[in-house]
Parts: sequence; C-alpha cells; structure tokens
Amino acid sequence: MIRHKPTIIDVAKRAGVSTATVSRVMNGEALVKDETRQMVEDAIAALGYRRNYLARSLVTGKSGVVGVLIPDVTGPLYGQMARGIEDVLIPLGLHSILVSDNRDPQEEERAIGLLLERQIDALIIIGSYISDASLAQLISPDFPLLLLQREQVSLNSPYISLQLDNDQGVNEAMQYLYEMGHRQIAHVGGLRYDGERRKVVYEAFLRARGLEPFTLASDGTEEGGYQAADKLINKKPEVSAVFCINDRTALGLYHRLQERSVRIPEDISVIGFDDLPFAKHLAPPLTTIQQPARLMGQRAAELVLDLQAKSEGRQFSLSPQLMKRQSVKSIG
Amino acid sequence: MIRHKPTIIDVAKRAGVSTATVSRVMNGEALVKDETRQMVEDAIAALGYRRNYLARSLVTGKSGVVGVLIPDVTGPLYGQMARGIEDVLIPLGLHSILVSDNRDPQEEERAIGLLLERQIDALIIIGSYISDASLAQLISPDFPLLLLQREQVSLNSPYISLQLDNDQGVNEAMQYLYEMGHRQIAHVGGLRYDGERRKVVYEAFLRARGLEPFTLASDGTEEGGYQAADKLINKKPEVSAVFCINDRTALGLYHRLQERSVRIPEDISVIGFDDLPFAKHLAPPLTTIQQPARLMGQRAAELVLDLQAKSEGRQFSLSPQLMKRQSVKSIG
DNA sequence: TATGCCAATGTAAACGCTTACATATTTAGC
DNA sequence: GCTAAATATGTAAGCGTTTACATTGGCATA
Repeated sequence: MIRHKPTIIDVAKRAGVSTATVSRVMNGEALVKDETRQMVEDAIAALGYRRNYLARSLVTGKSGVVGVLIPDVTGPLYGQMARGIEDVLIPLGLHSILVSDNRDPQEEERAIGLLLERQIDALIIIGSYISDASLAQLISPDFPLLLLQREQVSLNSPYISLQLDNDQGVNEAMQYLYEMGHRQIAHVGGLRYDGERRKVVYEAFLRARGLEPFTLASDGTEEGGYQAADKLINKKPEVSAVFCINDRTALGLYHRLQERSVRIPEDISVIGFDDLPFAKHLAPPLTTIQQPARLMGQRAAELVLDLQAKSEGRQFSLSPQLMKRQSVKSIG
Repeated sequence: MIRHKPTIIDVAKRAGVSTATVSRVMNGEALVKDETRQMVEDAIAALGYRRNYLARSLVTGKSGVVGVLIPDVTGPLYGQMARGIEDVLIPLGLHSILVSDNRDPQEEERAIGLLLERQIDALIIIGSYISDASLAQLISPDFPLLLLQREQVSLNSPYISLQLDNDQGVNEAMQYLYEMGHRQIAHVGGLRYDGERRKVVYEAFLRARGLEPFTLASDGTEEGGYQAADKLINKKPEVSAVFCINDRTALGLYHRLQERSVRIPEDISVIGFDDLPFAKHLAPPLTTIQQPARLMGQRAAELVLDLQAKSEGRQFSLSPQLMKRQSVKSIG
C-alpha cells in the first residue's frame, strides 16, 4: 500500500472536521473548542502530518525566508554575521538562505534575482559590490532591504544600512598607542571600503598631532603582512608601532618579524583589527579592535524585519572595541 | 496607481498567449515558435515579471532547497563545508538553508521538522548528535539524507554517509614523525567522535612499534593546548614531538611553549590537525593534517542529490592530506 | 481532395494551504 | 423558553504555477 504524504485534507477527514478547522489548530488560533482541538491533534499525530509550508506561503504571501548575500561564508567575520542573523531568525520560525557572491557584481545580480523568485521576505546584503543602479532596478522600493558593511549608497528607496564605526575603532587604537608613548606609528593598509576609511582616519589622527603617517600598501592577507614586515624593517627601522588593517595582516607581520628576530612588543608594538579567534592566542596575544560581527548580524536581522514599508532609509552603526593584549608595549 | 506584482497571467494577457505558453517559455522548453517566444519575452521584460518559485514548487513537488544542519557556521571547517555544498547547489539553481544546531539534539529535532515543512529536497546533517531513533522517526525511508562527519549510524533506511578518513590522516602523520626520527611522541587529545578515533589510531601506531603512548586529555580549544603544554614540560620533558588533536590545540601549545622558551621545532616538534587558515602562518608554520572540508561539502551535495529512492545506504570517506611545514624537525 | 501527422498552443485541473464569509451551535439575558 | 449575541465550524474561493490532455492548423502523402 503506497501512501502519499498526508495533507491537511487527510487530517480533516480523519478528525471529522473541515480543513479550515485543522488549519486553525495548526496555527494555534483561539477559536477552537478544546474537544475539537484534541481530535485534530490526535489525527495529526496518528497520520504523522506535517504542514506544507510552501502551500502556506503561497497563500499568506510570506515565505518566512530572508535572503542573505554574503561575500563568503568562509570568512570568519562573515560566518559570525550569518550566525547573528540566524540567532534572531530561528526563534521566530524563520530561515535564511545564504548565498556567497564572491564579490562579483554579476553573481550578485543573479543571486538576488533567484532569491526574489523565492519570495524572500527581506534581503540582507553584506559588503556588496553591486552597483546602486542594479540594486535599485532589481528591488522594488518598498522591499525590506538592509545593507551591512557597505559604503553609503545613493538609493532613493528606503533601505537600511548598518556599519561598523571604523572611525571610532581606529581612533581608539591610535589613541591607545599614542598614550603608550608611540610617535612613530606605521600602517599596513589595503582592502577596499573599510580599508580606505581606516587609512584616512589613521592619517588624520597623526597629522592632527603633527606626526607623519607612514603607510605600507598591502592586500589584507597574511602574505601581505609578511612582505610588509620586510619593507618596514628596511625602510623605517625607527618605527615603534604598527597598526595593521586586520588580524590576518598582523599574523603575517608577526611571522616575518619573528623570523627576523624582531621581538614583539619589545622592539615593535603591533595592533590589529577584527579580533579573529586566533588573535588572543598568538605569542604574544595580539592587541586588536574587535568587530562585533555576530551582534551586527543580529542587529541587521532585527532591523530588516521591523522595516515598515513607509519607514525612511536610515543609517546605523555599531561600535568596535579595543582589546588590549600584550602586543603593545609602553615606551618613552 | 497601485500595481501588484505581475503574475504569469499578466504576462500571458500582454503577450496575447495562454499561461501555458508563458510557462513553457520560462522553462525553456523547445516547443514554442520563435515568434511567440519573442512576444512572451518582450512581455516579461516590459512587466518586469519574475516567476514565483513557491507556486512552482507547490505543483512540481520540488522546492529546490536542501537543508543543512550544521553544528555552527562559525567554525572554520563547518563554514568551508557549507561553502562546498553551496558550490554545487548554486550552479544548479538550488539553494541551501543552513541551521546551526549547537550540538543540541532537541534543537536538531525541531530544526529538522521545520526544514521538512519547507519541503526540502534533501537533508545534509553535519556531525549531528541526534539519536538514530529520532532520525528514523523524523525522516521517511526514501528521503535523501546524508550524514557528514558522523559516526556510523544504525538506520535501516537508505542514507549516505561521508566521513574523513581519520585513520589514514593520523597514520600518515605518525609515520612522518617516526621517519623523522621521533620515538617519544605525545598526544594532546579530546573531542568526541573524531577525537576518540584519532587517539585510538595514535596509540595503535606506537604500540605496533613497541613504543609507549602518552596522551594528555584536553578539550580541543586553545586553552586546552596551553595547559597541556605545561603538563607536558613538567611530566614528560623527554618528549620530542607532540601530535595535537587539532590546530586550535596546537596554537595554544605554541603559545605556552614559546612563553616558556621552548623552541619549536628545535626543542619539540608539533603537528596539528585541520589545517585552519592560520596554521601556515604561525611561526614556525605548523605541520598539520589538512581536512578537505570544502571538498567534503561538495561531495556531500553531489551524493545527496544523486540519491535515488532505491539506492542502498553507503559509506564514503575522503582522505586528509599531511601538510609538511616547519614545525617538525628531523632528529637522531 | 481527403487523410493523417506533427507542431504549436490553449484549457483547465491540480498542488496544499488560508481565510472571508456563511452557517450552525452555544450561551446569556430576561 | 425565546431572542440576540457570541462562539465554533464549514464552504469555497483563491494563491501562482505546471502539465495532461484537447484543440487547432499546416503540410505532406496518397
């Protein structure tokens, strides 16, 4: 005897009620007599009935899914953000569909299209590279859209934007180095968007104090940091502290510095950005600026779900936190 | 003028054809006259029509979604696996819904239930802790199910299982240490499942050569490795090499060893497991056993999608690879 | 010219649910 | 015990597709 998956009709028949009543029970509505409810629940249990959320979505018009465009789940920070989003979705019975866009505008466009076909209820785009025009064209003005970690966007539709407060983070770190007596502070930069901003703030900080910035261009990877270390030692041996664009860069720098027997922090202080899991376990533990990535994900989800069709586009930002560890030494 | 989202009916009207024809065009079927196709495509473009995948799924019975239960996207390895799964799904126009189960059987059960409501086409469970009984009860026998990184399961339904070949990985690493002249090899263990197996293999390897194993229990975290380092130095200073259960443990060990001025690899050789991104950038770069996590994700997706209702449950495994770097030194 | 056949398209019935509205049943008020 | 209001349940029309089956027309064949 072949059995197809039981539907709401099967349940209704078995319980001797109409599908409407079953539906009401499934959705926990109040207006069902206890007795009836019990019968329905028994039927559900007996049949092993499980509601078809697709059919439900079709009529309610809510898929219960929010799309998330992410550069790469593999990145520790992005993973955290994805997790943060999930944190708020799951308890609500919602789900997220993650798509890695590989920082490719083409792929992003396709991905957004597919997500929209799936009738997602909202869309969170993390650090995207898609053009404003494409975005505007793809997404209707009243669609709940949230841009996470993306530069200011000139969309006239109401969208929400959430970013890390880079300025605050960098200033705090620089202030710390400054207070520890450092005056010759180098920067290993790189990275689009965030990176550019951080560099600007770094330079402004020094210039405001009559100091000369010294920036080494890099690519945000360990290799970049590794190479930067050599350049630093060769070109600016008098530098007493380095502010790295991120922890990965700092890790490469550590590596090369240690190979060349430059001691951290005795000979040179190092400060990173991100606070990746390994940062506090390096030798010495890396002082760095923590990105509240998971929290950002949570905030993002909360914001995008609350978005009312009429609400105006708004900007939000979250503060990073300086994690003081042993890679910075007081001098002078 | 308020416009609702255009449906296939709107397109049909505008193109002067029936919905069936529009549907055929949307699905790229052959039996449509070029001329007609063109009209339909024009109408689609003009209206900005986008198909409702939900409605489609309802009738086709395929949601185009595979559910993925993952302990925590945040873990680097799990992130990679998720990415691997995505690698094969996206080009097929499919999507994955990720749910972190936090290693909690209760949450897993709920999560599976919700995913099934969403009519997922297949389910991949990574390293789950749910009981076989619950699993069997939740999932019908002909449902495409794949267990990734989970111990042997006694389900009589046809499921697929994919695992890392721990034995091979550990043996290769031990063989390497052995060939490099090491005879006093310690192990810092911990972790359920995989960890237990690795320990067994480690011990078997040594015993087979008349050597005495020395295992330090740990918890797989950096802190655990850190503490293990102390114990090791105090209790077994004669050890010349340590095989760590994973890279995180090795990182903690590095840290403490370096704090106590024990040099790697001059005084002690270290070998890890996983090959996390930071491993090759430590000083010295960590020799470790690479888990092909992303590849495993890809394989998993491929396997689960190919699963025919009648195919028998099968076991697959993937080989890890020893990454020889500078944390192991030849002695004797 | 009549007969099939094939290609192209249309018709309409699902898919499994929710929900506005209609109807039946109960309860309360007097 | 009767009426009105409140409560509980049923009816059936969608939601936006796909697809089996029916229909149409054109063309080659006899």
